Amino acid sequence: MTECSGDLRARRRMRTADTIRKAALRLVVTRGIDNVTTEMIAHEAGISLRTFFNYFAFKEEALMPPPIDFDEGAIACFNEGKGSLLNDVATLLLTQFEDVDEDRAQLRVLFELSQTHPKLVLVRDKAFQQYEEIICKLIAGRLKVAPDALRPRLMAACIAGAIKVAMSGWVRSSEGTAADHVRRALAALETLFSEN
Amino acid sequence: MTECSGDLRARRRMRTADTIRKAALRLVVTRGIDNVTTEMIAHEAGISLRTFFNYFAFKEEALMPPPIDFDEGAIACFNEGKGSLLNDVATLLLTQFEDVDEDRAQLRVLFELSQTHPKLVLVRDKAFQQYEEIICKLIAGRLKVAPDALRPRLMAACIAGAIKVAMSGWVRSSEGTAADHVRRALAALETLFSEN
DNA sequence: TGCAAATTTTGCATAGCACGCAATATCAAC
DNA sequence: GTTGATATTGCGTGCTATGCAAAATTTGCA
Repeated sequence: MTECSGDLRARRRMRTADTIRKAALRLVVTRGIDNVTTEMIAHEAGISLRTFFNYFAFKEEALMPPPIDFDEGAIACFNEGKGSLLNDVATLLLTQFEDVDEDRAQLRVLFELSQTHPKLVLVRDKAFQQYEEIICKLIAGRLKVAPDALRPRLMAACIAGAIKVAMSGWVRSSEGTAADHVRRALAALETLFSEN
Repeated sequence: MTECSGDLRARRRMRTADTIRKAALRLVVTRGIDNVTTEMIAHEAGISLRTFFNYFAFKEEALMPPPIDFDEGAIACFNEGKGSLLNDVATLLLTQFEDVDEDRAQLRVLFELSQTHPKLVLVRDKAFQQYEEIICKLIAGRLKVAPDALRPRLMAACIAGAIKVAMSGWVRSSEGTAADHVRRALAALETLFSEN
């Protein structure tokens, strides 16, 4: 087994997972979440019900955004540290929110569902939790400290929280891009607690 | 129907909910979460299975901490604003973590479960989400701005995140009280992003 | 006390979730 | 092509969670 094989299979897995995600989102958006069963999702994605659970631990997980992966160069650039840490984090993260606005309709639906449907609130927060862990490791790497040290953890918690607040405000307000909201929220962190 | 009746029934409801919570926690701690069904919890609490779902929307919700309520005087005191906002928030919130250490064993179990069991991660984060909303309203009240303004939202997100980090570190480290960890984390927020 | 209304509890039925297991199919490498 | 590894699938099963209506309990009031 060469290294190529595992890579091929990994790709295939990701492609299938993405197919399922799209199918789930499509059904939920059109029919409403209460009228969508895992069986429907599986059928829509062209797989068996059983296979669905090979990819996702539970139904709602198919509605979570897929794990993010940054550009290698961007991470290296971030680790060198050109400006203030907060600025550099913002620069790195904002690349993720540039093209969000195309899917604004779907994202808005998801966030709105999150506010009414209890289980989706849980799912949304779990997604941000994973996001927080990634940010924590990035910051720890740049500060050259352990990932479970207090500072990187606190910073990551605040940054992830700010992004959540920003996205939440974005889907409500409808003015400005997602990136705008995130940028503003992150900028506000710097003097949040030090100015009064 | 006097106002007393609703009060009585509300009390009774809270008492029953608490009974269920204790039963659920007891069973989960002793038998492990995978070996506990809602039927067992209901039986342990002396109610029917159907009644369980009159109190909790889903099984894991019975493992969440009950909604907090602050002392009226403490809130009034907080709204007057004697020191810095961060300090006063810390003072107000820390009253909630004074007596946590008795239940350290149970809390530790819950947090450990949260790290292995996917669904409990969701539940834990939902609890913190509710916590965040309460904090947000408190801060908005003190700042005399709308609860969905950016500043109180960001502050609440950071504070709730810091508390989550602190509790997480506390159950790991085993040294110092929970209040100590929370106090340290909140204090660190002030200069988190402004000093480099 | 006793009656009537409101509320809560409960049993029953049911659709859907989620997983273990074993058989089958698919794929990569030699 | 054969072989070993991985993925998919069907089947069976126990549990979750909800609607509905009957029964029990609680409350206010006469």
